[in-house]
Amino acid sequence: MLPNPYDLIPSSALRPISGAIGDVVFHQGDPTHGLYVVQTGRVHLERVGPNGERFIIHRAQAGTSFAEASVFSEVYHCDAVCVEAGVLIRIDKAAVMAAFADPAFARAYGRQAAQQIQAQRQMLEIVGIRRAEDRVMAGLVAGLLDGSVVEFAARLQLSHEATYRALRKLVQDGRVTNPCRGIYHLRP
Amino acid sequence: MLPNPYDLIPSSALRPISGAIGDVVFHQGDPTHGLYVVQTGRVHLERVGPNGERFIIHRAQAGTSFAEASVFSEVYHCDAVCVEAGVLIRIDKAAVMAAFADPAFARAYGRQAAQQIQAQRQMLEIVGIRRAEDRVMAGLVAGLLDGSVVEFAARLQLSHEATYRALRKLVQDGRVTNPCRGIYHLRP
DNA sequence: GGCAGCATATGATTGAAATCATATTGCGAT
DNA sequence: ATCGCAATATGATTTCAATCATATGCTGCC
Repeated sequence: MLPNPYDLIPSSALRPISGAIGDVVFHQGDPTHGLYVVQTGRVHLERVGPNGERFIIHRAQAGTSFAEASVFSEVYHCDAVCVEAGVLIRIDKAAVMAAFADPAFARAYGRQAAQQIQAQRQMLEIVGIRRAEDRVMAGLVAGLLDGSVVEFAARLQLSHEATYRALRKLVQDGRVTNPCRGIYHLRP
Repeated sequence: MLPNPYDLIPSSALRPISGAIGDVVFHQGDPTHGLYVVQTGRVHLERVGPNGERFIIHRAQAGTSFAEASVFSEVYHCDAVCVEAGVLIRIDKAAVMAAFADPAFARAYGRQAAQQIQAQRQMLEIVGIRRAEDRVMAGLVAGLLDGSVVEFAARLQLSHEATYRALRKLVQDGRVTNPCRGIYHLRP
C-alpha cells in the first residue's frame, strides 16, 4: 500500500465519531471542521434541490475519505448522512492545512489524489459505454471484477442480469474464459 | 478563478509541444517526463486490451491537464493520442516534485485536486441515474446546463433528443421553467 | 435578402437493458 | 444432514432511451 497521507497527521487532530444509521454528520452550510475517513459503515453525501429533492452526490464506503474539499472551504456544501452504522475519523482542517508545509505529506497527498482522479476518469469513461457487452469488457480490462459479479455489476452501473448475459456472450465469443462458476478471465 | 498550482512552477520546467492529429504524445511503458496541460486541441488517453482493443480511459479537453499521476510513476500507463491538433504544455515531473516543498503550491494543488475529485464523484452519481428525467433534473441541480442543451446532454451521457424530452416533461410538471427557447431554470 | 448550418424541438420506430420470474449451486449455521 | 440464504445463471416480458425522421427558429455570411 502506498503511503497514506493522513498517517502523517498528528493524532491529536483526529477525532473518532460513531455514527448510527440516519445520523447527520454535517449539514449543508455548517462551518467546516475538516474531512472524514470512513472506518466502518457507509455515508451518503446529499445535496438538496430547490423543491426539497435529495440528490446523492457521493456514497462513501469503508476505507475511503470524504469532504476533502472542506479543508479549503468555510462551509460544507452538502449533507452527510450515515446510512450504515459505523465509525468515522474526523481530521481537523487546520491540521491538514498545516501538514501541507511538510513536503512528505504534500507528495503523498498529491500522489493519492492524482491516482484517484485517474481512476475516476476511467470509471466515467467506462460507465459512458452504452453496450452492456462493451462495458463489461472494458470493466474486465480495467480489472474491476475482483470480488463478486454482483459487485462488479454495481460498479459498472449495470443490472447483474445484464452483466451475466454479457459475460456469457464474451465467453461464447472466446474473448473471456470462465474456468469455474463466478470466475471470469480475459483470454490472453 | 482559484490559484492554478501550475502557475507556481518555474517556466524553465514548461515545454510547449505542438500536436498534429494522430500524433502519439507518449506510449504506454515510455519513461515518464511529466504531466501535460492541454492549451488547445484534444487528446485521448487509451489503454490497449489483451486482444488489441483500444479503450479510451480519458478525453482531455483544452484547459485541462492529464497524466498528473505520471509525476509519481516511472512509466506512463497508457497511450496519449492527439485527436484534434493543438498545443500542449509539458510540465517536468522533477519540477512538480520539487514544487511540493512549497506549501503554497501544495495547498493550491490539494485544493484543485479535492475539488476535481468532488466534481467527478458527483458526475459518477449523476450518470448512474437511469431515468432520463431524473438524470436531467440532477444535472440541472448540479448546474451542468450552462452552455447549450446539446453540450448538457453530452455531459449527462444522454442523447440530446432524450434530454429535450425530459426538459419538456419537467417544464410540463412545473419543476422547471423555460422562459425562452433553449433556456431552462429550476423553479424555486 | 437569401442561403447554409446548427440548435431547438418533437413524433415514430426500434433495440437493448431493466425488470420479473425461476432454477441451480455453494456455503455457513444449527 | 439440512436449512436458509446469497450468488450464479438464464428465460420472458416490459420499459424506456437511442435512433431515425422531420420541422422550425436563429445566426452568420456573401
